[in-house]
Amino acid sequence: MTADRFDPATADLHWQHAWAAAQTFRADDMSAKPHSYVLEMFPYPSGRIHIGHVRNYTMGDVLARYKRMTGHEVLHPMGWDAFGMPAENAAMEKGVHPGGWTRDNIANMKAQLQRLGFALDWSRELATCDPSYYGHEQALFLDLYAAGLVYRRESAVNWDPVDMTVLANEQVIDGRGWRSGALVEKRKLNQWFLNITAFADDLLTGLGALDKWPDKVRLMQENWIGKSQGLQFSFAPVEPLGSPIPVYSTRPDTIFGASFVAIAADHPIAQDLARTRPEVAAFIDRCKQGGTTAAELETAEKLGFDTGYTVVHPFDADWHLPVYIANFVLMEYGTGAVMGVPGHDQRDFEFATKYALPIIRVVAASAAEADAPFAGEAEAGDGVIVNSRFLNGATVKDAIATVIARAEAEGWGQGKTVWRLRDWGVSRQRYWGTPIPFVHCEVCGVVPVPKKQLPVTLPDDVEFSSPGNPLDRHPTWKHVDCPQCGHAARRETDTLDTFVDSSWYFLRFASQPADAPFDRAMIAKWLPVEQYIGGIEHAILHLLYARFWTRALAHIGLIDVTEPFASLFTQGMVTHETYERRNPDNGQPVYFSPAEVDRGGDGAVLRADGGTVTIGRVIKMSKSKKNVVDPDEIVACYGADAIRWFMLSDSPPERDLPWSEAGIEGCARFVQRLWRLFAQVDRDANGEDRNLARKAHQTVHAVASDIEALGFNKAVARIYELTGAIEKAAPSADRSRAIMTLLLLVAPMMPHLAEQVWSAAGTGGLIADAAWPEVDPVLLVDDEVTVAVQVKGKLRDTLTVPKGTARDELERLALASDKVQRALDGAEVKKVIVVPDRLVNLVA
RNA sequence: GCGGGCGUGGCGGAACUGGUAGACGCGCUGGAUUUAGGUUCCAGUAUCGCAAGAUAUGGGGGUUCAAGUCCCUUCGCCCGCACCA
Repeated sequence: MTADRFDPATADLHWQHAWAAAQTFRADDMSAKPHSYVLEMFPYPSGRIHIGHVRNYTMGDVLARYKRMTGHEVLHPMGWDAFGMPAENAAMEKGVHPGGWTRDNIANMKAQLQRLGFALDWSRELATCDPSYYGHEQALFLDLYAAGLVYRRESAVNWDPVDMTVLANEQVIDGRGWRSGALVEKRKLNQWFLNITAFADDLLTGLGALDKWPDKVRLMQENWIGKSQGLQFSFAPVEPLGSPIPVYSTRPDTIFGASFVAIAADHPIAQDLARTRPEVAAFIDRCKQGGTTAAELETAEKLGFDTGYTVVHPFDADWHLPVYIANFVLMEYGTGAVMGVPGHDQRDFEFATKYALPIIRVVAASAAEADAPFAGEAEAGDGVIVNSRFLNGATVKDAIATVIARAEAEGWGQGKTVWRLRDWGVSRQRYWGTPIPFVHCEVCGVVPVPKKQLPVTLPDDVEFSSPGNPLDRHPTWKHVDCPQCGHAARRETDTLDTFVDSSWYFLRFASQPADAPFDRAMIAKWLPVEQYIGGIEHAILHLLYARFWTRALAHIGLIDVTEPFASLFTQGMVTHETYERRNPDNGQPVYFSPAEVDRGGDGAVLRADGGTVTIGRVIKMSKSKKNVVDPDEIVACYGADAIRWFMLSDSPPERDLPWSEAGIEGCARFVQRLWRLFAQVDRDANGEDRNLARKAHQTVHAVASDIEALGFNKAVARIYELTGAIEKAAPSADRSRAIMTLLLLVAPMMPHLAEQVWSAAGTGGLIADAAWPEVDPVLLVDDEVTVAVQVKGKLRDTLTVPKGTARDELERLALASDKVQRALDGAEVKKVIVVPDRLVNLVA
């Protein structure tokens, strides 16, 4: 170790090759050590790793390496979520094949990940676009079909006119496609569905056991599943309305407050009316206009159309209620019709106000306030039932039960649970996805492809010159014989939603038999994933689907685990300040990239012309704002260990991390500072340094618990502290030991530097295989403590005393302090609070 | 509207069950080394004050010997969901 500078350019590559040659990070299924499965969400192979990946994978890497050091057999795999639209877009724009484009991207990104020194088991690498992966997915799909969890029906679907494909409800955001941003249209198509609603209750109750998931994510899933309980019942028709109107209400206790019935514009009764009455058709059209974004809905006016029909109140044959078509009633939820209770539902209140319908109070703060007026809005809260005949005086909760019981006894309604969750439509009219393994036969109908004929592979010879599904246009691919009767038939040309691919990849990582999707015994060994790390943007889509698949596969008896991810961590984004100038002509901002700007301590200057640029907000890195940095350039300039260290420093991992040039330079300096310190190990040094030894052991203990809690920023701070303490300490045997301890502490974070020092020290082997330092419990405890001395709660002095000093001794020492006497100023001490080893508070 | 989160120095952030607020990093200031820049090292850096000291965790109030931490209230920002009956 003679060089005065650590040279990442040579060391990084050297050690990356050494790990690969030694297969250091290959997980051994048969190991007797406790198993630990650390997983980060696998990337889409877009072509380049971005800094967000670096942050995500560095966190997982530190945990994986730490787990190895603490005696675990670690599975830390990586793969590629390789199907999807961008590959087809590239094919259309550049004339390249989606497969070739994807595989080139994978090769690039794999090399980038390797340059960062991640401790990954590359022997288990998989890409979802390989037949060796998606063939097994087809088999699992057939298994779910056999179990009745896959079905096909015609349904109104969300059609993305830009991507020319169907989207799941989860993929429609504010009425627009999640990827294309195009306004989504409704179309009727024959679609494949996964019966996720069969697991709605399981998925909901299962959340309760996921105590190592963020509350936020559990809550989002809970809301998405959307369980509600209430009464479904029918309003009997009054002539000439021929049919009863079923409605669903979560507040049957307010049934005597009903003053109208509202049906959706798509409701069969409304549609019926529209056929004979043009003004109804016109009103329905009007309802369909208007946006679906949050802001538009918030301000949208309640619109109603009085059908002239009436229905009978279930508790009073003489009480008739008008039937309106209303724009705020959704056909997709409940029965597409509601009982309007203006007093206790804000939408009904606005509607009733507009159309001068009665607003009846049926819930009040107390029985005495039965006729209290409304303050311009509905009262949805709790209270006591009033103006409701036999329900008067009951609580809301009891009244709900009473009404449901009577409806069931009298046979006009029943208690019902309604879910917001819909079945998962998985058909996509795209080429670059997993072919759905079915054949359409005119004689036999829909026939599954026999398992021995799997995989159904994609044809290579496809063309993308026109929009739509290339599989459907292919001259030969779809023409097959029916597997059942042998007659000419047509292959299914839809492919699976790519979220299916990512719903079971974590199982395939655990074992990769050629003839089966996975090995049940290996799943039992590795799953559930001990720590899953990824972005919050997958809180619903991916994480709900993966939970569903795992449950469904357990349900049909293929695996024994029901929840795939024991602990989930959602990391924050990497952000960067923006650099901008106003265009003098149009006032629009012009952005400059960090590479074009010299950033001083308090300003920024454009290199090109030396003029100043405005430093804008610190926001998520995005190409349009030009505030992006390329991880590859950072690695080339500062080395992998510096960027890894940056990713772990300062910001708590769940929060956003602001990138800065000064910050990465500081990290690179710290790498060198450690290098110099590590050169100071002196094996011949003598003498004790009890305080330093204590500090080292305390740091080992603290860093371990910080890493286990994913509090990397705190672990980093501890390591800085120990570094400073060692630097200041005089040479001693303890100091040399402390340096070696520090080396082991930084090994998971700066693995290249650590290996370089480890090999130079002649310790033998790789530090990646070394054990985490042992902690001596005796040294964790200080033998001296600093005790605060307060007068009336204000700090006046501190005392350094042996740990465990008696209360009266502390009191005596406190009173002996000059500063305390000055603060007391002769006043009599009335009360003394002593917290041993912490403080003395004198109350005058 | 519903649900959740967050407000601490110039910046990112520490602070265990209420017990010395500002650890650690960045930045900045001064000094040493260097021809200079960079590097490295030393000292300093919440605010006001010469000092003693006082004031400080978005604002206001409360509980307590003691509050960033608990309670009430208010303001601001961020995220998710949504005419879900």
